[in-house]
Amino acid sequence: MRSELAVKTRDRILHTSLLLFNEEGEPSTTTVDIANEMDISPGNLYYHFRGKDIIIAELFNQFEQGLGEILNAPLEQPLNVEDNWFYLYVVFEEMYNYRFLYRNLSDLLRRYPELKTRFRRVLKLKRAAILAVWETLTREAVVSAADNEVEALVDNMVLLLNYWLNYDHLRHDSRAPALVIHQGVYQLMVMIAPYLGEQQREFYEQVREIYRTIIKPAAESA
Amino acid sequence: MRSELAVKTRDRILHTSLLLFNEEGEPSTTTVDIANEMDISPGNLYYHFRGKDIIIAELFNQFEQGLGEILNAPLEQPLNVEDNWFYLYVVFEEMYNYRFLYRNLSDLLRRYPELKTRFRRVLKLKRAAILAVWETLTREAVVSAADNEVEALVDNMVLLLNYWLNYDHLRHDSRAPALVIHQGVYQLMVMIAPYLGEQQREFYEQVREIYRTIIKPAAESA
DNA sequence: GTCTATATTAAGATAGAC
DNA sequence: GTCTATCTTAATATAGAC
Repeated sequence: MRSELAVKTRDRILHTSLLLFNEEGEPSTTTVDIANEMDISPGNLYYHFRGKDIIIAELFNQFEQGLGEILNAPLEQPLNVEDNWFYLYVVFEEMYNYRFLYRNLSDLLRRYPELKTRFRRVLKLKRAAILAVWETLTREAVVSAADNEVEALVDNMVLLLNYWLNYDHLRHDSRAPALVIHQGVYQLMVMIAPYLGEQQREFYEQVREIYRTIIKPAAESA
Repeated sequence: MRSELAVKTRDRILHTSLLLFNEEGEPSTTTVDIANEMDISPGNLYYHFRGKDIIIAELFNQFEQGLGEILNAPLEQPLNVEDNWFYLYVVFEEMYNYRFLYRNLSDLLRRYPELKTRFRRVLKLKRAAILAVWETLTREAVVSAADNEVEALVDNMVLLLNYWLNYDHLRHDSRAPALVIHQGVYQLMVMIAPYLGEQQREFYEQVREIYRTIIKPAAESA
């Protein structure tokens, strides 16, 4: 029922907000900043969204749905063994697109408490997805670990997944996204490596070398 | 030259600020909050510190010096092998005391850019300390890893060290400090475990069981 | 050193014309 | 649907009395 232009401005606001939140940080991006960036008036922005909180809620919806679908995939249908590294890349990528959510998470969840439960649900889903990946690899005899090791190992992987982008940003500010993400996958790979069987190990050494080559040039200047 | 009372109020402000920053978050703690908590007037607070930024700068000085000394220890003098887990506990503990710094780090460093370089220096020091620990363990033949694995492994340990407290807080809000820290050490232990030699492994399985017992009760209700 | 009272600022938000 | 102008609020900060 809305006119085409109406829909467009609304979407442009979301798009621009996401851009600025990711680049400049959400706390320091004001509604006026967003309006300025788009060359519209603050009043216009408030016509489409009754406040900054509504914009954030809407962006969180997108994040929750997008990442939710990705994380559910290995729960509904185990991945092929050879797809696992690529899968982790995809997960990182989706997180990267909404990286502002992670940057000042504690304060974000305090200011928008309704997001807390939902963010935790996403975290649990991450854990379930990682565990599913691990179990697939175990079933296919790619990896093996004692039962009582798995829980803590998966926690370490989830923590890495959750904070890798923050860690990289803390050290290097903004590096090329593909580089950051590749190295994130690489770090996960290193975490798994000791659990690989002898046969698998050789194959993964090769994959790892490829990753290292991709990462090397920039990592040197760290 | 200052009267005794003068010193006291100044210190009380720092102490109360640290308390509130850690409990309520730094961004949501105002100068008025701090003054109220202490039953002094905001004007009085501003007599001692020209602004909130000065309070934060001073707290950061304390953090930098305290943690700096701890992190330098294994660089100046290798630790005894059996002291390493305890050492990691001490590092976590000092970070815990200034945990507000980590909670919304990105925004903190944007608002106080002069802290950025210094925070990164602390991070590098963490890395150097972890590497030193690793090298001691290697020298004593407690662990062994291929040379090309060590860099990435140490990165994973540093990331865990840096974000464990955030991760735990995200999942469980405020648990008992000793529990949180013990589990942090445990997670580091799990990360190292695959690199332990057969002889070492048995001893560390025992240590690990003790840690698991400490952590268990609360971890169940996760 | 400490208080009360008040000024300043910046972000969030609304009203009403077009 | 968009603009300009204005209001509100909360946090930071200062002035001046005691």
